[in-house]
Amino acid sequence: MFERYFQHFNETVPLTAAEQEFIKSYLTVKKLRKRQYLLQEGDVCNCVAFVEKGVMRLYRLGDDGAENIIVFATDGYFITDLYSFITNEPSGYHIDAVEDSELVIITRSASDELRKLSAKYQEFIFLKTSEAYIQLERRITSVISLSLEDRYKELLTNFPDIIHRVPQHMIASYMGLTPETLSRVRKRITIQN
Amino acid sequence: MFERYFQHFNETVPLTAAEQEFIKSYLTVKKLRKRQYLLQEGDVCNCVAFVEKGVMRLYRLGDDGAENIIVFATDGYFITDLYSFITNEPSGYHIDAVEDSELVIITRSASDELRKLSAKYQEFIFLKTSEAYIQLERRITSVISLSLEDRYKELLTNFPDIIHRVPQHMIASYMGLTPETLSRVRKRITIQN
DNA sequence: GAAAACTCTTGATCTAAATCAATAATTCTT
DNA sequence: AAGAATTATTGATTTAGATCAAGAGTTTTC
Repeated sequence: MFERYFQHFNETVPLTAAEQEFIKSYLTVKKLRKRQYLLQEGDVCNCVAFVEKGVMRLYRLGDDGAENIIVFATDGYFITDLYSFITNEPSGYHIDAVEDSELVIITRSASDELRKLSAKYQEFIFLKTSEAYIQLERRITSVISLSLEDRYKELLTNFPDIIHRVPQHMIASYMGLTPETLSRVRKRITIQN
Repeated sequence: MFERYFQHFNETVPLTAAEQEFIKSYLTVKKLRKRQYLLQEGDVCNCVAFVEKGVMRLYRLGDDGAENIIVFATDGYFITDLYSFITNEPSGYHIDAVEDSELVIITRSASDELRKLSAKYQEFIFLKTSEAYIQLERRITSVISLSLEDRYKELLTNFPDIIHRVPQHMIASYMGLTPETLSRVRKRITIQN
């Protein structure tokens, strides 16, 4: 149930068996069917989810009703609305399952308590938050400085599994494009090679 | 010298006078003239800088030699290449001063040591990293879902001082636009109101 | 297993932003 | 103070991406 989570944890900050059991006591498991919500706009985000298996997305609804996808999370990644989680303010985003998914959940209260009790947990989430920041910074860099072709190629190399597990129109949304344009970008790339 | 830094720190995590003196012993001050580098591409980023006064920017050079500005930092903000800082890998970015600036510097070694010795420092940088993440996520959201007009208006409300202290062509770079297009966006906005 | 819903591609047209080019205003330099 | 560099605006043209529209292939669903 927690295999990937602790594999991930141990790769970042090594744990003893006892420490692992202690941390495990603060975690719960949640299974979501495709299209089920983890968070809906207006609710306060009270947890951070680690994707053991599956694909999740965080998105907002535009004025015209279009889904603007901000973040994907596949196996081994975290997902939450950090703003709402930290401030306790209602979220402006939705989080739902793109495919049937298995999540390891830690609530805010559990996380706050655990941070005080475990220096290793504290270190773990600090490093994970830093990594998440770096990833977003990379994405900003590619959005403002690369061509569509190069942005798509970058996605392919950085997150090959996302590309293959998520419908193309969601990738288009994630890149801020229409599905038609993404289809043409892909065509241009395959013709070139 | 450290006024703003500790003002900021105390607003986030309150410190006693003794704690403040202790943390201060890990910090140094650096003054940069306009256009001076804090970090150059290829160097390892060995510090995090807090802007006491001034404006800094982080950018990369595109293949065509264009400057792609990823982040600005004015008074009260931090700037670093977090990837290089954490991994010790050479940076792909430049950081320089947009105007004469006064920085509070903490080196990697000082930061690592201080994190172990001060739970409050640990908490401070955790919260600051989280805030930085949230800011980038907001920016991604606006890039993929808003019109240029709305993106510029958002910048105006979120960072009014940046707009007024930084040349417009740098704002254009930061938004991933040409200076001409930004000039026209601004014109459209002023005509509307 | 047929109908409905979703997914992707392709074409034609329109529109917004980039590019090219010129000019004026401002600020550095020496 | 004069010349050079930087900065911002505006116009004309080109180009990349959005929009509108249709169709074919897949997957869901009942």
